[in-house]
Amino acid sequence: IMTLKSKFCDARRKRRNFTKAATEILNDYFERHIRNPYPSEESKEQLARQCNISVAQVSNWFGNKRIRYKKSAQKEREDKEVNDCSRRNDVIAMQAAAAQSMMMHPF
Amino acid sequence: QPAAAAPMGYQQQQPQTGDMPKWMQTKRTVKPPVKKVSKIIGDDSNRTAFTTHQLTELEKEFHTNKYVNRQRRTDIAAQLKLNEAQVKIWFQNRRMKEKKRQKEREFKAKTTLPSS
DNA sequence: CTAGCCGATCAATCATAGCT
DNA sequence: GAGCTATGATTGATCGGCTA
Repeated sequence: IMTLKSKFCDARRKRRNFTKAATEILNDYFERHIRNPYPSEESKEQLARQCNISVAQVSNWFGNKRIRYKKSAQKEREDKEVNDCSRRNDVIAMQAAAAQSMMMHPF
Repeated sequence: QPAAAAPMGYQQQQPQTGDMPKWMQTKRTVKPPVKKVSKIIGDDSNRTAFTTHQLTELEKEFHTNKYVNRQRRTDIAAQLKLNEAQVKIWFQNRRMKEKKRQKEREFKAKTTLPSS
């Protein structure tokens, strides 16, 4: 599966997680601009210096962040939907049980 | 075909929460919404995975010419069994890739050296 | 007006880091 | 050390703007 790729193409993929401080700076910027988390080229350079990483890495970080944040939010919504559905079904089941009970024991 | 609106690949609407920022909206669908159960027969997955051979040849061509003219593009597409659009896009992305590397070096030099 | 290019981004995926 | 999730990087393709 990974036969023809990592062989030579991506020896550079020796990733190193960013420092806690850098991640905090990036997350802070993201949170403070949650309405429009698209830093300008200039902001990217500033963030890059503050985090001691490259501009490209800042771009990658925001790209990943936006997508994953969005995906996470969507998942949360659909999970909530499922829960609501379950809750409704529970209510329906309870009502059914109650009805059954009434059928069996009218009083 | 919805000839007019929706730029193809765009989610029609997102009937969700009203206060959701625009960027949270799904921008692209790798597979146009319509038709959902067509996997069983034709794997029309959008993102084509180029073979090592195709990439090698494209890289070779790129080394020769950063830009491809109409004729060469048609030729390459035929040889590698790709669409002309794919060849065009590949060269486009490839150029951006190179530019990005170059730009990275400049920025690094500008930030690393002025430490005096 | 139209096709190709640029710059930014998307979305899916790869490969590794790091925790259990 | 396997198994799993988190995360940085890569990349084919799309979007919007601009221009030859």
